[in-house]
Formats: sequence, structure tokens, C-alpha cells
Amino acid sequence: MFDDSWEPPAILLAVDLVILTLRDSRLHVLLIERGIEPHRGTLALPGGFLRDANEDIEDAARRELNEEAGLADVHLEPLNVYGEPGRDPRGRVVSVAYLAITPRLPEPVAGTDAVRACWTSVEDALSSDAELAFDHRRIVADGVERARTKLEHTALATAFCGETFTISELQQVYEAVWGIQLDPRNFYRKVQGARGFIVADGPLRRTANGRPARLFRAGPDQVLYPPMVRTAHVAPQGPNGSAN
Amino acid sequence: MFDDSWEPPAILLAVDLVILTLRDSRLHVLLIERGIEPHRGTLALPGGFLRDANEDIEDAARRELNEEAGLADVHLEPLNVYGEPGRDPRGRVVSVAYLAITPRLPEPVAGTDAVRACWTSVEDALSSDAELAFDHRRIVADGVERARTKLEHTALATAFCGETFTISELQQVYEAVWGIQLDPRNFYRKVQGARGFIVADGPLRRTANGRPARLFRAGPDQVLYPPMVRTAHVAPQGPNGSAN
DNA sequence: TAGCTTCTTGTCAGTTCGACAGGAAGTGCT
DNA sequence: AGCACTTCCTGTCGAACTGACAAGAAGCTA
Repeated sequence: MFDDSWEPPAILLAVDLVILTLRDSRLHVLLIERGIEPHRGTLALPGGFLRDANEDIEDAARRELNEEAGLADVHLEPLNVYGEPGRDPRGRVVSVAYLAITPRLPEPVAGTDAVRACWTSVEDALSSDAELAFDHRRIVADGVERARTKLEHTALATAFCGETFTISELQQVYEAVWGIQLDPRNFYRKVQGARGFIVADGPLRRTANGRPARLFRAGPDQVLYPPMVRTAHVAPQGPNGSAN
Repeated sequence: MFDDSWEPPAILLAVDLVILTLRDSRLHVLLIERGIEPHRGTLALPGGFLRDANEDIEDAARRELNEEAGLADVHLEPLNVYGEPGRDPRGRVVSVAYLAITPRLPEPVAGTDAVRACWTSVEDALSSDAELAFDHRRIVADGVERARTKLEHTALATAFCGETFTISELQQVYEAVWGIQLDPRNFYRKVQGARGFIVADGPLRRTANGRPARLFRAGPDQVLYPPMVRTAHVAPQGPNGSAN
């Protein structure tokens, strides 16, 4: 495999976080303004290096989640690895990106360590005039794409909601992440028909305007059957190429 | 983020390959018998360290694919990262696992560098009495699970076939990976109904026994619509808990 | 009580799905 | 050739599901 004199190269390991949430019925990602030099002043994903050689990678991700965003107990899953040789001027940095999903939060993220943390709509973050540090633009795009497809066949949507939620709140998640509009009546049927997706949570109620809605909580199953198929069902506005 | 005197820890980066193929109508994974010390003599996934600090991770994966399995031009996609602190006695080794899919090959893999490379049925590799080095058992399980779910909504199945294939060959892929049996007539309808999945490749023919089959090749689309939903449709043998 | 809002239950026609029958097109044997 | 056998492929039928839409239920405000 390799001769005895050869030593494998050492690299630096970082974690980056794509933290998604819903604000104002639109999908947002948390970005911070970098306070240190490579790309100082530009927007980037929260993240950082492994603290020491014994820290577990997912633990590091949760630590950064807490330090930089003040978050705990959120859905967290590995997204991908980004290790292209030239991506970081400090050396060979390999970054493990995680996807985190959180319910809508009280406000602009408290207790953060970073210079400035702000929720940015995904649309803005990915628009061509926004500048993101390193290859973070691609990481954001990958994270959003992951969320989009996982919504179809897993119960990931519930991670965007609080512990209990109404069906129309859940519908807003699908509409925001997919960028389309759905019929509330058919959505009801579908969501309730997927076994183990959501379970009723007491006949409680809520909201202030119309008829009170029933509350649900996440069900036991993660994989949805039948899946929530996303038919090209474009919103009221103009043509919107149903690209692959 | 961190004070100036602090230095991020260096780690060793490896790649591991879960190479799947179909042999004898069953899903197989390529394992090698380790020739060097940590876990010498036990079965493990092909893989190795990054060659130098400038090698791209995916390039390293393709290099190992070639060196250890004699393969090139196969489907290759990132699977996950495995970096738990105690997983390798040599130090802090973080391994990037890739999932590779290849059509059935001429024979037991030629030109390999490893002591012994052998195709093992996934069933055997994951059975409790098989011993795999490091955390490779879990990596194999993750790879198989990834293949199973990607078969549902992507054209991944075509990666198991040669450049051209018949519909029943494609069906065998689904049956082997999912471990269930499907009705050929309904499978036809479904596969042909998924736009962009497969396209006819001349009215050619093949096989030696029954009526010649039409040949197809992979179509332009990777995402399947409608998806190939996997209904619990158990094979002729006994009860088989439809677990999640 | 009327009017507004939002939630929830239905209905209906078109489509898809799973189970199954039967014809089409090769090979090999007598 | 004729027949048995194999595999491929096209159809059919009732059940289940889907998307479009109507109408009732249940709260608030005026």
C-alpha cells in the first residue's frame, strides 16, 4: 500500500454549518460576517476548526452551532465534505459540512460569538450578486437541494416546526422550501395519509384569526409512505421552467 | 474564534470505497484482506490515505478504485465522513467514504494491488459473524442503504448495468438491491412511464433463451418522475418485517 | 347577527397501480 | 415442421390515489 518511509500528509479539518429556518414564509440561511482574515468582512457559513485532536466531528458541529448561533437541540445531519486543494489560503483545509434545521427563532440569534450573524433569504444568498467566502455558495446550494429532496420522502419538514404545529404550518414549510403553492385541502389528505408522519396532539387549538386548527406533533416514522411527490404545480406568478 | 497562539489540530485523511455490483442476481461489495498491520488479515473496504497534500479527495478515491480494484469510469459519489476519534489505532484518521457502482465485471477483479480482493455478498458482509476492520461494517451498511433509497427516485439503477441493457436486467437490479420481487409487467409500465429514465437503443436484441429483448440505455434525466415507489411486496419466502 | 377568516370534510372525474391473462418471438427436441 | 419451453411484451379490470373544486364548521370583529 505504501512503503515504510512514506508518511501520509496532515490536513486541517473544519466544520461548516448550513442552518436553515423559515422566516416570513421564506427559507433562510444563517450567515456570519467573518471577523478574521481569510475573506475578512465577507459573509460565510458559521463554522470553525476542530478544537483538538480528540474532538468528534459532529460534536464540533454542535459546539459551533451553539457558539456561533446560540442553538441546541436542532436537527443536524452530515451534508458533504469539501476539500478541494485550493479552497482555503491557509493550507489544505477539508471541511465537513452539516445541514441543520431549526424552527423559527425568537430573534436574530442571540449570544453569538461572531461579529455579526444574520438570517439571509436563500434566494438572496444564492443570487449572483451576493458574495460568500470560500466555496460556501456551493455548500449552501447543496444544503438547500438536500432539504428539497428530503422533504419528499422523509419527515424532515417537521424539523422546521416547533414541537407542536398545525397542518397549515407544515404546508408553509413545503411551500417555502419547494417554492411552489399547494392546495390546502389536498395537502391535508396527503399528510394525514402518510402513516407515522404526524400524530394528533390533544384537541388543542391556537391562532387568532380564523377557525382554530388542530395541533399535531412529529410522528414515529422518518421515511414517508406514500412520499410527498412534488408535481410541478407552479405558484400564481409567471412561467417557472420545470427544470430538472 | 480562536486566539493567535492556538493552532488547529492536524489529522490524517483517508478515503474508503464501498463498491457495489450485481453478481448472481445478488448485491455484492468488494472487500480486500488487509496486508498491513492495523487489522492485518481481516477484511476491509478498499481505500487508503491521501497521497500528498495536493491530491483532491475524489481523485484519491478514483486512484484507489483503480489501484485496488482495477476499475475506472464507474459511478462514484460521496457517501459520508467517518471520523470518530478512536476508530483507527494509528491516530486521528478521518475517512471520506465514497459509494461506487459498477456493472458486473468479467471476473474477480484483476490487476489489484491488495493481497486479496473478493466480491462478497452484502448479506454475508453484514451478517453478524463476518468481521470487518475498523468501522467498515457500518460504512457498508450506510452505502447499501444509500443505494436502496437512491434507487427510488434517481436513475442510479442504470449504473449497475452495462451501457445497454434490457428491462429485465434493470428489474434484477431493483430486486437484488431491494431484496424483493417485482411483477415484470408492471415494472415495464412503470419504467417506461418515468420520463428520461431509459431510452430505446436501436431495435437490437440479445440473450439466448427466450424471446429477444429490446435494448435500452440510460436516459438524460437523473431524477425520476414519477419515482419508483417501493411497496412492501415481499418475495416468496416467509414473513419479513416491513421495518423502517 | 352579519361578515370575514381560516380550518376541515367532502365530492367527482381522470389517472395510476397491482394482479393477472394471453399473445409474440425466439430456441431446442423429435 | 411441429411442439414444448422460455422469455418478452401488450392488455384489461377493479381498486386506490390525485388534482380541482364546493361547502360546511368554528373562531373573531363590528
